Order: sequence, then C-alpha cells, then structure tokens
Amino acid sequence: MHLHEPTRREQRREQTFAEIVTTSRALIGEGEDLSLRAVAARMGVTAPALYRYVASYQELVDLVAFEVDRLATEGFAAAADALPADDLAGRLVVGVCAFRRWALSAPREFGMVFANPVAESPCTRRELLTLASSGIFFTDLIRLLWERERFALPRLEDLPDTVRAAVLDPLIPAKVDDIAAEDRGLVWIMMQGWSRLYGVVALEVFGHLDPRVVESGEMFVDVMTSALPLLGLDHEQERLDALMRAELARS
Amino acid sequence: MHLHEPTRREQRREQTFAEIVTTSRALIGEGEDLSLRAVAARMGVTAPALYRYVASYQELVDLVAFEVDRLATEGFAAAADALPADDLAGRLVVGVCAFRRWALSAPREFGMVFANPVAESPCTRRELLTLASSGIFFTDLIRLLWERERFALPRLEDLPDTVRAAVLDPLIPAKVDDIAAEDRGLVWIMMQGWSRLYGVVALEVFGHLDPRVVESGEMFVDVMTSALPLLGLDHEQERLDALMRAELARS
DNA sequence: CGATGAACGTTTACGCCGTTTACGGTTTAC
DNA sequence: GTAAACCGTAAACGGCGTAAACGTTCATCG
Repeated sequence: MHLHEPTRREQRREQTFAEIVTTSRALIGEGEDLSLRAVAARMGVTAPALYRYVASYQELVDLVAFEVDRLATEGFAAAADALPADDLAGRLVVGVCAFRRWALSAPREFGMVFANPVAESPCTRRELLTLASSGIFFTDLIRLLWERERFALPRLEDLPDTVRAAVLDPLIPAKVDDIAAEDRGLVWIMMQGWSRLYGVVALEVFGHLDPRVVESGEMFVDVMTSALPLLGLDHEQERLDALMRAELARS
Repeated sequence: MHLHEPTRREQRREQTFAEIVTTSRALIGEGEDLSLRAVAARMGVTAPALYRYVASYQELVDLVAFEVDRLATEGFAAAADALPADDLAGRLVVGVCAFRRWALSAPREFGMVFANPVAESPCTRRELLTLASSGIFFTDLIRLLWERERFALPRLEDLPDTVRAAVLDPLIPAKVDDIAAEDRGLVWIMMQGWSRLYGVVALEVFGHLDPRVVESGEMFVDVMTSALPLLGLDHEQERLDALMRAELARS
C-alpha cells in the first residue's frame, strides 16, 4: 500500500458528501425540517442512496450540526474583526454578542448544535466536545488575552480534585497544549465562562424567561458583566459594557 | 345556562383524559418515546380516538411536560421537607440540588419541559411561563426568605427600563401579587437566580461540559455559590456549601 | 317513552418518515 | 478484459401524525 493522490472516484465521493451537508443546511435554513428523504429529493436522488455516505439519520444530524457550528463561528470571527487585532477583550465581547444574536435568530440551529441528545458513545462525545469550532474560537481568545494580560488564575492546588484532574487532561474545545501545566487554572476559567455564556443564551433561546427581558438582552448583559472579573477585566468594565450594549442594539 | 355538578359523561371524559397523561408519562418513564399510537395502544384504543381529547401531538407533549414538571416539583418539595420549615435557605439549597439530580437522571423529561420548541402562541407561552410548578416552588421559597431576612434588593430606579417594566407586570411563575411594587426588585433577583440555575443545569444535562466536571458537580457548586450573594446569604456560605456538597453526594 | 343529537371510538386511508434488501449499471484496478 | 468495488434504483416494511366517514352509545327533551 502506498499513498494515493485523490483518485477521480474519491473526489466525486467527497463532493457529493459535501453536497449532502450543504443541501441539509439549506433545508433547515429555509425552515424545513431535516430528513433524509427531503435532502435526497432536493439532490435529485432517492433516499436510500444517502446510506452510501451516511450511516443513519442521527449521523447526518451530527454532521450538519458540526457544519452549522463551523459556519456560525466564521460569523463570530468576522464580527470580531471589526475591532483592532490587539483589542482582545473587545473582540471577546463582540464575539459573545454575535453568538447570542446567532442563537436567537436561528434557534433551530442552536438547538441542533447545543441541545442534541448527546447520548452517544464516549468517543463521539469526546470529538464533539473537543472539536466544536465555536468553542475553540472563544477559548483561544481567552488564551491570547491571558498570555498578554496575565490576569490572576486560580492555583491548581485550590481547585477541587475533580476539576484539577479535568484541567490537566482537558476535554474541551481549546488548544490547551500551549498552556503550561501550572497555568491550567485558565482552563477552569474557560469552563466557567462557557457555562455562563451557554447558560444564559440557552435560557433565552428556549424562551424560559420573560420575552421583554430576552429582547432587551439585560439578563445577558447581567450575566456576562458578572463574568468579566473572571478574566481580570473589571477595570475595563465601563468600556466593555458600552460595547456590549452597542452590539445588542444591532437588531 | 346554569352550573352543572359534573355529569357522568364529564367524569368519564376527565378520567380518560387523565389516563392519557399518566399513560404518556409511564411511556417516557420507561424510556420509550412518546407517540399518539403508543399511548393509544397501551390504553387499548386506536390512535385517532385520542383526537377526541387532544388536538395534536404537540398538545399532548405540552400537556405531559406540564405534568412531568408538576411531579418533579413534588419531589423537590419532599426533599426540602427533610429540613426544618424555618431553614428557608437550606430548603432552597436542597431544592436546587434535587432539581439538578432530577434533570441529570431524567434528561429526556428535562428536555421536554425546558428545551421545548416554544414556538407557540404568546398566549400559550404566557401560561407556560407563569404556571410552571417548579418555577413557583423556587420563587416562593425566595419570597419567603426575603420576607424574613429582608436582604438588600436592587432599587427599581436602578434597574434598566425594560427590566423595571418586566418586574412591575411580571411574566414568571411566582405569586407576585404579594410583593409590593417598591419591592419588585425581588422579581429581578428571582430571574437572575433562575438564569443561573437553569443555565448550568442545562449545560450539564446536554453534556457540553467535561463529563468529570458534570459528575463531580463542581461547576454547579461554583455557579450556585456565586449566586448566593443575590439572596444575601453570604454569611451562611460555609454551611450552605457543606449542605450542597452533601446533597450532591446523594448519587 | 321514544326520538334527537352530541360524544366517542373504529376503520380506512393518505402522506410522511428511517431503514433494509435485492438488484442493475458504472467505474476502477489488476 | 475481467473481476471487484462502488453507487444508484426500486420495492418493501414498519412506524408516525392526521383526516374523513361511519357506526354506536348515551344523556337529554318533547
């Protein structure tokens, strides 16, 4: 066995595979619900044909969820690019606001990515946990911020045992290899930040909060603001608060 | 038209209606998925017959969700009853821990109640928002706590406009009529607490967090502990922290 | 009392779904 | 050139929500 450059067949396979995903995304983007038959029909193909590419409906969902997350993250990054590259805190704020905007404008997509059954094998789970594009986007921003600002981290020996174990051999979407073992308190901070962000956005998306509060975004502001000290950003609170409210005003 | 005492027919109707709900709950409790046909079969009836009682599948889901929430709340209340009636803070801590235990042990039920489509009419929505048993349980505990302790509330004039409007004419599951207008800052505290609780539990249930951290409950402890000052419970932090960890140790 | 009409359940049917099986045609590889 | 791998089809199975038509039961009222 030697290495192949991609043969014609492999190219074609890759291509229809991609078409399956994009067609799926188009479907849900138009408010239809995702189904093998609908995707097949739109591709001018019969449903069982898709089984040459996908093992099951659930696998298709996972695939599309990953792609949806990837595309959404491109949007977050683009939004953050409106700020200078060295304004890491600002980019983070703009990024989380873009995340919230996306979630509220595409609740079905949000649900697909972040409220999936997740009753899958530990293996798949590990992949999903560690590969989420949006996760990497945010955690990396936090890492860069810390590398420059060196805000205070919790000391490893102050962390609960299970948390210490988790941050030393982490299972989160982040490039943790660049973080020295003694600085892994940063990973705990990433997890805390993610909890706050995910929590409040999920609450808003699923509508278990007064609609007026959702619309104004005040709960989001409240939770995010209260999380700023985690990143040693207390001193910038005013600027970031203003920035956040300006972002919320966009739609 | 005059008032009837319930006639025989109405009784029978009410009864089969209840049987539909309990049968549905039994189904999902056994890990099966909820479907009109399955419920009908288990009742020894054909599926279209159910349409005499429910207008659609979605309506059945909503109905069952409400019932599931009600039963779960009974469990929370029972757990809280392990503590003396005057230990309101302790009961609250035990209650939220029971909520988390329930959510993690019955993720499908949790999802049904708290991650529902919620794309329904404002009317239905209002009902769902204001009638959730679990919501009333927690908010009422907070109200009792405040009536005794009178911890500091945000002043109405310090709240953002939209929040002030929302707390003055609230849309949350709580007996707010007992709260004077000038004390409605308490409603905002209820919302903040609910956001924290819902957020971290949803995160854990849907598995978007390191499984080891979920299992140990440290993120839950972290979020809940950081929310204690909202209720003026800083001074009891140690006791409540110990209580919380003891509760988490239960399974 | 007997008739009337509402309430209720059945049968049948439609159109959707995921998935399996068996079968041809095409492309690749030896 | 031929054998094998690949890729699509058609047909079918069992499940789903839902609609329409049809009988049966039963409370009510003249």
